[in-house]
Amino acid sequence: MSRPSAEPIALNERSLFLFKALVEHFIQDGQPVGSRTLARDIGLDLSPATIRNVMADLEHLGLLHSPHTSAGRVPTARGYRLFVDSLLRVNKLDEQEVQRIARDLEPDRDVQALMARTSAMLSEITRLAGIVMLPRPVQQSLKHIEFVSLSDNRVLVILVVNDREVQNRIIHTARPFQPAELQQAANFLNANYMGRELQTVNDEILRDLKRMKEDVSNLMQTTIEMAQRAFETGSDGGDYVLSGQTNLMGAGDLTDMDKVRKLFESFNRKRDILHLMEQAVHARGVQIFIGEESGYEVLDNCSVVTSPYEVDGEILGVLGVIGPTRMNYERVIPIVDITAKMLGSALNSRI
Amino acid sequence: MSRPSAEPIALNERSLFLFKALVEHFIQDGQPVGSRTLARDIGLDLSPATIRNVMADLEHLGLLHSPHTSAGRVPTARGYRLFVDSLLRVNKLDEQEVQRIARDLEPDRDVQALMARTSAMLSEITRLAGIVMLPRPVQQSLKHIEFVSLSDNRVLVILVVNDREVQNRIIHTARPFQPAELQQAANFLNANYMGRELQTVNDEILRDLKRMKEDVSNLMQTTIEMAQRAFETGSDGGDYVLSGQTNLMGAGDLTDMDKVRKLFESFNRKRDILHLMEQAVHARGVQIFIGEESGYEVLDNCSVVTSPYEVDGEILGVLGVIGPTRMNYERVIPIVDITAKMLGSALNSRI
DNA sequence: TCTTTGCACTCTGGGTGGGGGAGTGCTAAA
DNA sequence: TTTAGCACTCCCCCACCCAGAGTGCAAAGA
Repeated sequence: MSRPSAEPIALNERSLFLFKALVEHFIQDGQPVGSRTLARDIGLDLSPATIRNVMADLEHLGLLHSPHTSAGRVPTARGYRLFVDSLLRVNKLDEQEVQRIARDLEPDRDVQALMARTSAMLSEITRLAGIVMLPRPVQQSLKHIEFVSLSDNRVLVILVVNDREVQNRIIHTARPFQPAELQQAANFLNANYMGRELQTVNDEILRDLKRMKEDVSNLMQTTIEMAQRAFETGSDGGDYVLSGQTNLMGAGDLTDMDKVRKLFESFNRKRDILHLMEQAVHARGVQIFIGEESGYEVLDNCSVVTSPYEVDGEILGVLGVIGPTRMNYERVIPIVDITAKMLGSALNSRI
Repeated sequence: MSRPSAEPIALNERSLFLFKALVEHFIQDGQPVGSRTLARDIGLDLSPATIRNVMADLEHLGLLHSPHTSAGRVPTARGYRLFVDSLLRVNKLDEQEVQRIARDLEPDRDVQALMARTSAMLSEITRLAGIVMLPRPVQQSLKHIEFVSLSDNRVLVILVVNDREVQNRIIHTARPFQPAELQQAANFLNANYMGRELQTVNDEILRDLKRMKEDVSNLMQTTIEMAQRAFETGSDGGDYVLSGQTNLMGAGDLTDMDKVRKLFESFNRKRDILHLMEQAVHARGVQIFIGEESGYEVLDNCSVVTSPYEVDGEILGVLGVIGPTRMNYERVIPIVDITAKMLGSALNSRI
C-alpha cells in the first residue's frame, strides 16, 4: 500500500482513535482541531482536558503540530504518514464511480490519447491534478541514422526507426563538426548498429568504447560523441500528461500565488516530477508521498498518490494524482488504484 | 498596426503628451500616477494643479480612471487603445534580440515542434504567455474512410489521408448505428469523395445534400450524419500551443488567485482564445486586444497582442502573447511582429 | 483666458489598542 | 487516571486615529 514508516509508533488504542478522528476532521474542514471540538466529535465520553493530554503526547511524537499557542492541532507529514499507513480504512469504490472511470478508459489505439483521457478523468473525479507517465516507447529498432551539420555547433540527427517512423532531433555540440566527419560517424553507426534497440545502442557503444580504448581514433571519438548525444535525447527520460492543474489553485493550503507559481513551473520543467514518479515505478500498488517526504521543496504542501500500471505483469508506467497534503486519501487511494488497473487492461485490449 | 479606435479623440498636444507620459509611467511601476509625480516626471514646467485639470479632462473622456478619490490615475482600456494606436512609437528591436529570436526559429521539419519552440521563445523574451495557433493541416486528401461501430452510440472513424497517414477518431452519435449502415455509408463516401480535400468534402456533402433533397434515402441520411461528424472533428477547429502561463501568475494586476484560475481554465477549454485568435487572422500585421475589448470576461485585465504569420502571402495562422493589460507594448509589439515574420520564413524554408 | 496658489476635503494604509473567543498547560481534586 | 478549574496566550476583528497622497474648487496672478 505504501512505504513503511520510519519507526513504528507505539500508542494505545485510544490515542490512535483520537488521532484518526482528528485527522479526519481536519481533512474535512481544514481548520486546526481543538480539544473541545474533538470531544464533541467522537462518541466517547471524554472531557476536553483528557483529550488535551493525549494531543500533547501526539504532538511530542511529531504527529501533530499547533500553528500557534491557542489554535487547535493539525497533522504533520509524519502524522499523515501514520494515518495513511495504519489507520486509514480504504473502502471500495462506489459502483457508479467505477463505471465512470471505465467509461473514460475505453481501449484506444492511440496510446497518447488514452493517457490524456486517463489523466483528465483522474483530475475530474478527484478534483486534483491527474498525472499519467507515458510508457517509454516499447520497441524502437534503429534502421538508419544520418547527421546534418547546421550552423552554430548544432547537428541535425535524422533517425529512421522501425522501418517507418522518422525522428528529427537537433543536438548542440561543443565544437563544430565537418560534414565528412559526420558522414563517417553515420556510416559507422549504420554499419554496426543497424537493427538494434535504440536504448541498447547507447550502452553497447560505451562498452565497445572501453574495449577499443587504446586505439580511439579521431573518427571514433566523433562517432561516440555523436551517438551519445543523439540517443541521450533519444531515450528521452520519459514524459507525462498532466491535467487539472487549475484544481490546485487555491485548493487546500495552496493559497499563496507564489508557491503555486513555483509548483507549476516545476511541472513545466518536468524533471522533479519525473524523478518522483520513477521512484514509484517499482512499488507494488499504490504509493504515497506526503508533503516534504518527496524531497522536493515545491511539493512541500502537496501529496502525490501514485500507482504503477502494467500489462501482462510488465510495468509500463506510473499514474496518480497531485494535491494538497490535506486531501481525501480515503477516496483518492482507491481511485488511483483502480484507475491503474483499468488502464492496464485497456492497454492490454487495444482495439 | 491595430484596429481603428471607435471615435477619434481631439486633444491638444499638451494633453496628449501628458497622457502618454502618464501611461508610460504607469506601465513602468504599476502605481496610480498622481499630478505631482507627473509634474516632476515630465520636463515641462507645469504645476501639479494644471496637470490635475488636464487629468480631469482626460478622465471625462474615459481615458483615465481613479481607483478612488485620493489615488492617482490609471489608464482605462480606452486609454490604452489611444496610447497604442496613436501615441506609441515602436522602435526597432535590438539586433541582439533579433538574433535570439532567430536562433529559436531555426527551420524544422516538425512543424509542431517549431510552433512549440516559437511559443516558448515568445513567452521567455516577453516574460508573458506566448501563444501560437497551429496552421490547419495544409493538404489532406481523403484516401479511404472506414466506420467501426462501438458500444454506447459511439463510432470509430478510421481515416486514411494522403496515402500514408492514418487518423482515428471517435464520434458520439445520437442513435446507435448498425454495422451494415456504416458499411454502406463508408462505401458511398469512398466511391464519391476519394482524393478530395478533407475540408472540401464537408462542403460538398452539404451541397450534394441540397441537390438531392427530394430523394434523401435512409442511406443518405446515415451517410450525411456520419460524414458531417467525422469531418467536423476532422477540421478540428484549430489548436494552439501556449507557453509560459506561469508568467501570468501574479504579474501586473493578476494577483487574485481566483481570477487567474478562471483564466487558466479558459486556456484549457481553448474555445474562447481560439475565437479571439481567429478574429486576428485577417488583420494586416499586429493586432491588439485590450482588456474588456476582447469581449471575454476572463481576459478583463489582460491584453492580447497578435500577428498572423504567412508563407507566400497565404496566412497560415496567428501567434502572439497574452499578458496583463499593463504590459510593455513598446517592446512586445515589435517582438510579436518580427516573430510572425520570421516564423513565416522558417516555415517557408523547412529543411 | 490660462495657470497657479491655497485650502478644505477624501480616501488609503499602517499602526495602535482593546475585547472576545478559542484553545492551551498546569495544578489540584475526584 | 480523569476531570474541573483557572490563568494565560495568541489570533482575529473592530474601531480609531494619523500621516500621506491626491483631489477639486475657488480665488488670485500672469
